[in-house]
Amino acid sequence: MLLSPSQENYLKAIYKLEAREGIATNQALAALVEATPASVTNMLRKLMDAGFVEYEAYQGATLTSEGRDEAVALVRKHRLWEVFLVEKLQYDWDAVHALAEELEHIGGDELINRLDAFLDHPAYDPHGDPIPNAKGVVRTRQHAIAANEAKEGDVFVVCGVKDSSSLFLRHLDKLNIALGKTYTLKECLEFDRSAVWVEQEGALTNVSNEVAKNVLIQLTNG
Amino acid sequence: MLLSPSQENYLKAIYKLEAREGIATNQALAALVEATPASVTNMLRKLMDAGFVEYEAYQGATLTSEGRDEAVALVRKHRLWEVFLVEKLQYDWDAVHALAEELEHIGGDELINRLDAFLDHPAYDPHGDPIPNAKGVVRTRQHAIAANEAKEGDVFVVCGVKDSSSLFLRHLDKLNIALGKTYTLKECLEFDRSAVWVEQEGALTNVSNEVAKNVLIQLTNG
DNA sequence: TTGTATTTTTAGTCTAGACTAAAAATTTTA
DNA sequence: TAAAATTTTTAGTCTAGACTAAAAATACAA
Repeated sequence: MLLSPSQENYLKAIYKLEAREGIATNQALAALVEATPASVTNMLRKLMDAGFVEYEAYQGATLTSEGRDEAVALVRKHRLWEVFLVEKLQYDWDAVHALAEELEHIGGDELINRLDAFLDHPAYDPHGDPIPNAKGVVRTRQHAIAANEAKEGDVFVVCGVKDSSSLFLRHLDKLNIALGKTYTLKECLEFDRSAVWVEQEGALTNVSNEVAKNVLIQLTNG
Repeated sequence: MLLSPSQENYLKAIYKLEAREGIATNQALAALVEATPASVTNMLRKLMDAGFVEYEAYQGATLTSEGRDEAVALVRKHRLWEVFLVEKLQYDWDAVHALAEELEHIGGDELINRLDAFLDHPAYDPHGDPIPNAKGVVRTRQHAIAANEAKEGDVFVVCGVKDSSSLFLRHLDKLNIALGKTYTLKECLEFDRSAVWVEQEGALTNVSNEVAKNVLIQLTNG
């Protein structure tokens, strides 16, 4: 069974929603794939007939194991292409999503496994999200917490983001926050729950609670 | 004006036929894009309305300058992706066409110019075909002749192929003929017009006339 | 629990890009 | 140059994937 780009996008969306909410409602899907609920109903039926989706009218959809395999393969392709675009073509991390969204529909396992090897089997994409391996295994990030849960004095490495919108990523650029960098939480300000982070070089950054909630960190408390 | 992948394929096909025959007939186009003549008529009218094609019923089609620009950009994309697939992902030269055919529809100038830079602005693709530059200028290969025009004693470098079918390319592999290699024409056999080529290392290759006609060479007669 | 609001589905439409079969135009051959 | 063969176009159909509007089902609130 060969899937169209549109069908692939639906599978990815269901996968995402299932991870977030346990089930993919028609409405949420419509929002994610940018289509009307009527179009979603239509497509869900096709994907169910093709064996990728479990679906009962009015009850939302979940993936079958075939569906999940397809979705994970797509996530893998998407994230590997993002690595390629950032590492090899020097794109900014906020500018690669749309292109990867196109590239992920190209070719099959052969191409993506070669790309994987060329990139040296990266474990994470430019936003810190883990890249499923060729067998479809996603090793989830260990010990990652949202930065707003850190306490004064904590030392941590930024390892991911919850929001990968261009707007948010460019905001992080402005704050000099980047993946892999180490900070110490100097001070939490009670008034607006913003925080002051100190870089290793000593530079200070003021981080709002809204930003901190969307930054993932690993404590290194040393 | 944004073109669909299908429309892009038609423009490329017209470009190719125009170069070969001066004009693209309906039938030839149908063969190249693998559609029926009726579908071609249909599409030609659309491309004409969009300003990419000049077309009069029953008279065949040619590209407008916009059409040519699009086609050349596509050729550029196709050939750069082929270089990427062979040089970076280690694909064999006979296995890249179909993938490049998909990749060439992705993204815009930004992506392809970055890819070009990443690949170090290659002048030729893996089959020896010249890569148009970012401005759409195709520098045509100088002094290339078909190998069957070489005379006994001629020394030459293989620089391209006329037939880039997988079948032919794999045949060249078997004969140990590759781009960039130098040979001396030791002997022409009158009976079947086949020839004996000597490699620099001394190995002999027997090349049929049919093969020689499809191999492009540059004489270096030193 | 009954009425209201929300969500989902049904029914019917639209577009791009294919297709077939038949008609018309062009080209070739006698 | 007229007849036959070929090529191209017209006319109508089909599918995927979107859409809108209305109907049906479900969820929420009084």
